[in-house]
Amino acid sequence: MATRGGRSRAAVSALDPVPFALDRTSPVPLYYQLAQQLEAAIEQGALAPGDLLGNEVDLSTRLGLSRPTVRQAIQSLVDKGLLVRRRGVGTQVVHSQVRRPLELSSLYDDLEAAGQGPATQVVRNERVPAPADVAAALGVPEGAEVVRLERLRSTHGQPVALLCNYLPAGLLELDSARLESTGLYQLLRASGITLHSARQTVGARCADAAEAARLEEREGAALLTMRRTAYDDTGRPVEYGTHVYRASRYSFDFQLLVRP
Amino acid sequence: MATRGGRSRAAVSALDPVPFALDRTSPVPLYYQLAQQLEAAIEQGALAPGDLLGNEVDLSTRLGLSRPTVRQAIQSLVDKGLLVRRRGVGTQVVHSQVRRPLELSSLYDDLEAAGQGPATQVVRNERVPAPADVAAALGVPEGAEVVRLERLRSTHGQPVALLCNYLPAGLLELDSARLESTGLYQLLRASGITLHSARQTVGARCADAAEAARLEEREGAALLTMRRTAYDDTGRPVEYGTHVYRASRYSFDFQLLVRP
DNA sequence: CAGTGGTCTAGACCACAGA
DNA sequence: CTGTGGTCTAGACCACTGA
Repeated sequence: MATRGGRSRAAVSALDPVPFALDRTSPVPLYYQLAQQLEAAIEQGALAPGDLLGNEVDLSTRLGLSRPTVRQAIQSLVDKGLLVRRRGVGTQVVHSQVRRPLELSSLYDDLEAAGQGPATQVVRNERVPAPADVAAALGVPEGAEVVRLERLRSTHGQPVALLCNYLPAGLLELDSARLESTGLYQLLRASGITLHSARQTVGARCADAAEAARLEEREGAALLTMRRTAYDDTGRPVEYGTHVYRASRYSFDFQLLVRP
Repeated sequence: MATRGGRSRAAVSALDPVPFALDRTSPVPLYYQLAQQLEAAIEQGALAPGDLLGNEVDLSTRLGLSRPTVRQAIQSLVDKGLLVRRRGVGTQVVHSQVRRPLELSSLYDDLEAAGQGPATQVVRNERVPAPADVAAALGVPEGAEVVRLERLRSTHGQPVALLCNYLPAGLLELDSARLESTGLYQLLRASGITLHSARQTVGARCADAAEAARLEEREGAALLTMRRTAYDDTGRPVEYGTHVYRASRYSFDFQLLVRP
């Protein structure tokens, strides 16, 4: 079967029948529009695992874009772990169905996404002088005023976690009522604070009598512990927290990507 | 004070006195050479937190590179969380001293990096039919032959973790002697398998009698549990493992980056 | 060998921040 | 207003892969 006109005889791509609609009048960058549509095609199965994407040069002429723009779109999906590039071979959809990107996990978001209908009880919301560990984590002098937050998180009427957080004073107004209806991280985002990175330590220990009582566990039950310092996009610490979770009802679930 | 010649009156950059040596004959990409030298400058304190990098156009002319190349170098450090870009402002070094990038943590590597001199005892290294959960994780039929590995990891003569791993049969030859002198992930890398991503679940529970005996803990002691499926760069599962750690002697420590 | 992604160039225009 | 990063173009040459 002859190919029509002067079209190059490139290998067929599973992408060929996929229509792309790029809107040059949109404020959304072209590479981003393309990345979204590629991701949708993968998500919906138009591109199956192992399928070749077709070479970048053809793709760019077909779309009326320059090659760097197409590369930028593809690269963003490679970074997400959806595609793999192989020199001399092509770009393929990865074989596994891994999806969820690594995120700064917020327990509230996690539970909400899991449809667990989280409820929060604010136990403490007060200003206190910073203890040594808190001061070190937040980068403030020891004894400086910080906000101390203590919350009990539940799902289905059962306690799940005991959350203790410290924030620099004056960072934002923390209304207890709003804290009970939404997560701390959502409040931070709503205040224009964009979280950027966090350092976490996850461990385990047995519940003491007080924790057991709060969490409705027996004394000595296994607890997951998490200590985290979160930073905004300038690298300034905005939150330090020590959390304990009932191991019988919660675990951390996340995906790692290895950068070459 | 007048500026000499036609030089633009750009804001002074902390980068000005930093010498850069780019080798165009090297096989190392220029953007990568630049990124490494920028990172070194940050690491060594030549660029302090909050310092401006100087604008990209000046930088590229000073270095004799095109702007996209310089951007690529800077972008890689932004991705690492070392720099922040602000439109209309400039590129700054982040304020916090966070360093360690998120990696696919290998316990052996972790312990070695911490100077703990890990020792490994291979308890089992055999081929078995895949149980249901293993088959599902590795994407093989239930009952298909897989390699089952059981190891006891110790530091300072004290047991730390009990590691149970499954790998597809035929993926590579696992020599027990080599497994005792190095980590599983190092052996995978040495076999040309490049790990790409992993899905992890971290939880906790109390030690049963058998685990307590192996790990030299009392029965009921808190244990950290980790279940992980690791994928290579084509997205194919290459390893599934369930590990338990003595919580009294080990915790997970990692850094998250939020992608906008 | 031909085809692929990897890198690089030298410009361009735009949107946004801050004085 | 000026200076910044954000996006985009239309080419170029190279290194690697696999037939």
